Amino acid sequence: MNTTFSKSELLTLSGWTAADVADIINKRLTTGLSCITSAQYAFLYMTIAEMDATIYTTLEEILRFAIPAIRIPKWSNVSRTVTRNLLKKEKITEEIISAAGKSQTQKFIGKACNALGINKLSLESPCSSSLTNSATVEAFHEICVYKNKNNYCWGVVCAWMKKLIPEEMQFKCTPDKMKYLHQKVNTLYQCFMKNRKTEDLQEFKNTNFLKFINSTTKASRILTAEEKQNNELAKTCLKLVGDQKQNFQEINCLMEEKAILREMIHEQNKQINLNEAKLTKQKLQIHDLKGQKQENETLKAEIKEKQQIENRKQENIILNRENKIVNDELNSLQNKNKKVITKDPDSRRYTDDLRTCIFELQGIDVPSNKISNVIRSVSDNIFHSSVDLPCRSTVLNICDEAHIVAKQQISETLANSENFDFFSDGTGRDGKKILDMRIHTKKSTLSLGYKVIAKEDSETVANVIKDTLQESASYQNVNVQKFLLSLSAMMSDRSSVMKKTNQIIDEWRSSELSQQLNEVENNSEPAAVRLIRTASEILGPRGDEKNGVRQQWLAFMHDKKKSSKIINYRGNRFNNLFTGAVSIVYHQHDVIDFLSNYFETPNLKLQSVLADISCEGVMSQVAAIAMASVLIAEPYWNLINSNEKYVDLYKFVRPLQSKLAEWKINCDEMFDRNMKPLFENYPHVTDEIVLNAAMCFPNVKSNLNKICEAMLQKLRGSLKTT
DNA sequence: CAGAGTGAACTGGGCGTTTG
DNA sequence: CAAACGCCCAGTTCACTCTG
Repeated sequence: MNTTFSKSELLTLSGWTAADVADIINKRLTTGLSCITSAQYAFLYMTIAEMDATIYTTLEEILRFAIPAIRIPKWSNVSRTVTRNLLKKEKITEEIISAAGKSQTQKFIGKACNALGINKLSLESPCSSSLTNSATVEAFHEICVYKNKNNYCWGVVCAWMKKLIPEEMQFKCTPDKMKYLHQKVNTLYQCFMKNRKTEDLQEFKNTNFLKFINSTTKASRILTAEEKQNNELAKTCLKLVGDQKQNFQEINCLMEEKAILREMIHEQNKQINLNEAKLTKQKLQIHDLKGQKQENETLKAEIKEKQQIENRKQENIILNRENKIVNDELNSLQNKNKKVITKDPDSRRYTDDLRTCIFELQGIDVPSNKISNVIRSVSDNIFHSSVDLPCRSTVLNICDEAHIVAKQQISETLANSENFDFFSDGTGRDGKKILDMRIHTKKSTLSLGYKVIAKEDSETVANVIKDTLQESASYQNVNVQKFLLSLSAMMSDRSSVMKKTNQIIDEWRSSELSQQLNEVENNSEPAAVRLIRTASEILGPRGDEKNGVRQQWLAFMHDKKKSSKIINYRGNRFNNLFTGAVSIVYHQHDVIDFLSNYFETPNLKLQSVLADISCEGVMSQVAAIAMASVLIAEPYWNLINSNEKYVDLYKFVRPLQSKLAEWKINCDEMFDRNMKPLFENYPHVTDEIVLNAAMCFPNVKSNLNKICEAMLQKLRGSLKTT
């Protein structure tokens, strides 16, 4: 710290011993301190700074314990004060010397209070009238301490003061003024409490504030008996003079009334004369008017007619208005009845539409506490309809659901994407470190949300990424290895950390995947599946560009005047296997001919396909799959793509289940050309080529039994999960 | 009993005001 | 312009009640 005071100097200035400080820090004080000087404050701060402890919280805690009567400000404010005091050399010198009482003595308020006859008064009834004439510094200080002890706000103190101080003092009593006075008085009072010196108070008395305090505390002088008598006499004299004055006033009033009455009589006489003159004039006018009356009557008739028309017009306008009002009321009533349903009447659960609305509002940063208000305002003013809306906490619950839905969406996206990139970005807010994660697939970019992390080192970041991927995998009930296989790139702006992070993730990835590779070795791809895949790759559309022979195959087929049924096997979709099997059965002889006669040096993949397709055992498996495709998979596919409702699916699934159970033991029925369709309205097409192939290869039936059993197992699994 | 609603207690940041 | 502080707001948590 940049200060001219060493720790030992501060200790001297503070007036504490090392033992005192130890007692304070270790909370061994038996009685609380009443105040603390800047020197003590600075010394305490420096001592704690040397300790292995959080400075602000510890300092705050110690101060709270040591000085229970004083309210300790927030640690951030403490830090500001300390920084200011310790960094500004001149100021601390002045303050500490002043606090230590070396050269300046004018601020000792306690002495001032005593000299002015200020006494400490009970504050148990702060609004009692006995305080009216003694708003002293000390009392004010006590009020403030009382305020802080009881957690009153300055508004309350302000109200007390308004009652305490006589109105004529014209004291501007605002909470802010109170605060300011309290700070000033508190500082001075604490200095006095610390030093207890009795020097000259003249300078302090000359301050404006003291003058004000002085004026509030003038004691009333005790009067002598003679003075009292004189006062009483003076009072009776004043009373007599007052009475007389009143009599005079009454007489004056009467005289004024008399004058006014005379004036009035005079005025009235004048008026009578004027009225007579007017009467004669009016008689003449009446004569003239009688002549006019005739004319007027004819005019009146005309006017009356016009008026009637006008009246009707007015009536019309009024009726129109009333009509409009009634219409409006009708509309509003209709709208009132047009209540938007937001709750499921059976379960009282808010509807999914409302939930979606809340999700979206939260997504565009509407505060959760305001969402219901926003919806209500829109529905009232735009759609004029009433709506039942959830309260704050329910909205929060629904927002939680949104988070779960979001996580589910992400894990689904990850599970369904062939590859994805992982982005992370570190940022900080409110002193916390936050890791923001996103995934980027071919189709979209999704946020995985924020995670608060303690430190941004490679290990933590790697762990967070691991946890996030594992959590996502758990939502889909799949192994995280599946995600790791699709993870194609990781990016971040924290390149220094990411290098190591990437290394950790790579290690993890390879260890996880090696396990999976081992599993693959033990559980390698069946020959039939391999044949269907590789044949489709070399002969089918969008297959293997390097080793494939698609163009030659098409030319070969063109020569034979046939069309190729080999499918596009990409995407690993399961139905590829079935349709692929049918196409292999169709083209078995063509493929053997093509591969064995048209290539001088066939590559390994072509050799592999040729070997597989020439093998009876492999082909018997393929034929079994083709049978399953024609009789089960294709009709089921047609069913799925139809307009059948999801809830009606059970009607088809049940018979499928019983048939599979039957066929897993005996599948003779599948070879019957007149077999009843598996799904009503979705008949299979009896395929002679497939059927013949299935009948000529050995072991097709036992293979079909196995396929049916596997299908049944899958079906049972799906029924359990749904 | 689950879902919805209510309100108190608490945290922590933003903002405005006063003071030196 | 910094320090200090109060007020307000958003958000969180928890205990409890209501209702179908």
